[in-house]
Amino acid sequence: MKLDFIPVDYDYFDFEGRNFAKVIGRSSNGKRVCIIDSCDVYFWAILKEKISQKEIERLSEKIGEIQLDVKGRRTKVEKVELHNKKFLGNEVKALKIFATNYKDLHDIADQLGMPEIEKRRGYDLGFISHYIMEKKLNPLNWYEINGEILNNSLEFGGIDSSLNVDLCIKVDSIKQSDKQNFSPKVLAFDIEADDLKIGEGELLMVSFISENFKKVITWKKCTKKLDYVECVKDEAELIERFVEIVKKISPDFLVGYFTDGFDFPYIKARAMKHKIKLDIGLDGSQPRFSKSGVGRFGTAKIDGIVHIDLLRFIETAYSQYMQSEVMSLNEVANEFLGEGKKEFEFRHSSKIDSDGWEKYFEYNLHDSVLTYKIFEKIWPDLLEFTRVMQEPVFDVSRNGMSRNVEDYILHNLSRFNEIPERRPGYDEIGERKKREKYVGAFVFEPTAGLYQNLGIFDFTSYWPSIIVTFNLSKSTMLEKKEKNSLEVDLKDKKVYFSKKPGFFPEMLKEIIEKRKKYKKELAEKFDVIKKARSNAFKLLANASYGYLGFFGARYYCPEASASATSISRDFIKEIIAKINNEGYKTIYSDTDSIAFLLNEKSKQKTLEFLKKLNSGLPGIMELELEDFYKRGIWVTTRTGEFGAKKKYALITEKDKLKIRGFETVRRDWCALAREIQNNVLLMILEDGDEKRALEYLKKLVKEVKERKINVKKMMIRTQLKKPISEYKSITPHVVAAQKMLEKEMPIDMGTLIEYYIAETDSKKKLVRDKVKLSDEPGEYNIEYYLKHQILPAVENIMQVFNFDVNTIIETKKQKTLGEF
DNA sequence: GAAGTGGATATACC
DNA sequence: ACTGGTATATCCACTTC
Repeated sequence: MKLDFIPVDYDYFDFEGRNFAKVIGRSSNGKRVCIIDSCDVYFWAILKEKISQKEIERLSEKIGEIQLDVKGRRTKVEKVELHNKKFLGNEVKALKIFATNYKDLHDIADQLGMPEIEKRRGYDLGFISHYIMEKKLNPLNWYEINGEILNNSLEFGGIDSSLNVDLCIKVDSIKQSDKQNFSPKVLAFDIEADDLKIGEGELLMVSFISENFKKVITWKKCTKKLDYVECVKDEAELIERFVEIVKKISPDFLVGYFTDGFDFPYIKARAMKHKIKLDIGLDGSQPRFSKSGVGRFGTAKIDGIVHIDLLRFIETAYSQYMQSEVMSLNEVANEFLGEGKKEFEFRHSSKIDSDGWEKYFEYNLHDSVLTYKIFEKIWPDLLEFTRVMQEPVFDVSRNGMSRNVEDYILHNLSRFNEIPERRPGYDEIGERKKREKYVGAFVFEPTAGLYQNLGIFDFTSYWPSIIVTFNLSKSTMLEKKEKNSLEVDLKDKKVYFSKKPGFFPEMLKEIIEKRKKYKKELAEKFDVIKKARSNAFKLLANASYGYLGFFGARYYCPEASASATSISRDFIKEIIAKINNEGYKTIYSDTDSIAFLLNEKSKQKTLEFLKKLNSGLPGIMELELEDFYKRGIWVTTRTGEFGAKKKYALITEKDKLKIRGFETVRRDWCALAREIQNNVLLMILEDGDEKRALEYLKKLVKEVKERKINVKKMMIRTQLKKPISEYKSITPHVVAAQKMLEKEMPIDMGTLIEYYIAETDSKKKLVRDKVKLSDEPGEYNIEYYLKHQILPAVENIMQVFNFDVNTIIETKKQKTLGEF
């Protein structure tokens, strides 16, 4: 039997003591296929230097005789081989120790306390990762599979008869295929419930969207007006229908939004209450819920069907580039699709009239529609991320960038003949976390002022280009100085790096080259998959520097991180000096970018100068023009003593604004202050003086004093970063959160708390005593908003023109101060 | 009880 | 705990006189 196959979901099982991979995917004619395969399981014992051949033979024999009785399983070492390998770039002799079951590797490794053995590695990868590395059956790529159909055979304990697939195949051989296209079957869903606390209310309805399929199932209230609404008897029947529909559609991907944290835990809790089995897995199993880490939400994994929680992937892959300040379905849908959620005013189901129910059904269905559409939009990225990281899409969609970097490294090690480094243990992580911060990037202190005609240069992929050019990594760091090695002087010690290219910088170099290649091809002809691939490589490169300094990294090397920042400071300062020497004037610089005054020099000349600068840069380091700007403004800090860093605004000749750091771009300031500041900046940068901005400001201050501003514009939004009880300092947003708790509103860490500062009786002095929730009636506190929102937002901007904004704010107290 | 200061907290920049 | 360091700013908590 031969067929084209694309692996989608990976799992494994034990049969007669051995591990078997059970991979679910599709054939080219759209059939649901399961393949069963096995691979060698082994780990490495790295030998100490200067061990004689005879000693190795004796050791191998001894290891080969190891037998264990663990976890109710008798196991033994099956085979031992000697290999020439590399570990952290060094040539080593290592024993490849084969076992029957992957789960035994750790226990066997524990038996290897022999003095000839230096290190034990490669037993902590997880069977699926190990299988993918061994057999190169990469997720979401097409293969030609040769094998034997299991037709209700008793092999593997009759696994195929209990699996709801079209075909089950025992693999003989795997060959790469050229096929590219894959359109998965997708089912999006969303639930509504009365109480937002998990499992504490009733499930009211569930909506589904798939290709040519839409449905809302409900039991509270029935309607004949909407043809997609299906009515059932009660909540128990609703859950049973949910199970039936997932089984009937049997999608490759079951997609939701925040479904790891809300929908699945909710359905599980309600199903348990009614004693209903959520047997939606292809093998008839219920979703497996795993808790991952403290405070973080767990995951819901379904056998054979990949559950995707869009929120998770969006947070890692997109959030840093998104405009939206919150990652709710509404905001994300607006940004991705230009379309938000349907309007619906929530109330308890007992208080909804029949019109209300119809609106509720539409609302619920539309959430699934948005979820489905967002999935379609991000699918190319998810596909390419998975192909690049070579881990199952379930994991890739949930992993953070550090994990992605590590997966990429692990799956590419074999090309370098490298044995994988181990994951740090609990104690080691503890030690690493105690490490003092190393010195980071250089930030130039600007002089406050309004400037004309600026240019900005910046380094392309600064960190990756430094790591590659100077060969920085754990494996290239030397014990001591060697001939031709690079010496970096860190604050408390000197470190050295070999010139011999290491696998980490080499991989990074490949990543950058691939990114460049796809980007170039994209410029010639747009292609959504290439765009996604280019993006995956870009994010991977950007995260690689942070990975080196991350305490959880296998290839953790803070010395390499510190060296990268040290080198970065040297280069940026050198370029600043060269720019100034050429007759330009540096105004500002942060990490990898430099803003300078053109000083009557032409753009043409500036670009030629850039070329000259580039010719002096080593390796793959490259400086490019970010843009030219008509005007730019830098302000002082609030104390007025220094030019403020990380806060500036620029405008191009085409009047395009670029604002950084100002309150305008901070979500924890009220909309009014942000709007005023934004307009003031725009007017000043457009005109080159403050006159128009000043008139505008006076007008707005008057409106605030006359209470003409809608209280909606006064809302301050601040995120809860930890459980309320853990706050040592009771700030306004904590008070607001406490008020929400009293009202039984669901709050969690991560919730964005919305409140305003209201007029209250004058005895209370602290800001937090004047906090009111967004829906609480009250009047905004004029003095607070003038003095603590508007004034700070514009004070330092106007100071550039020697204008004191206090003179137009003029609250009672300010007057007495103003007399000085 | 006003004034000053350090710590806790949130968010942005790169 | 789930990439890194640098920086600003607010408001509370506490000390001091």
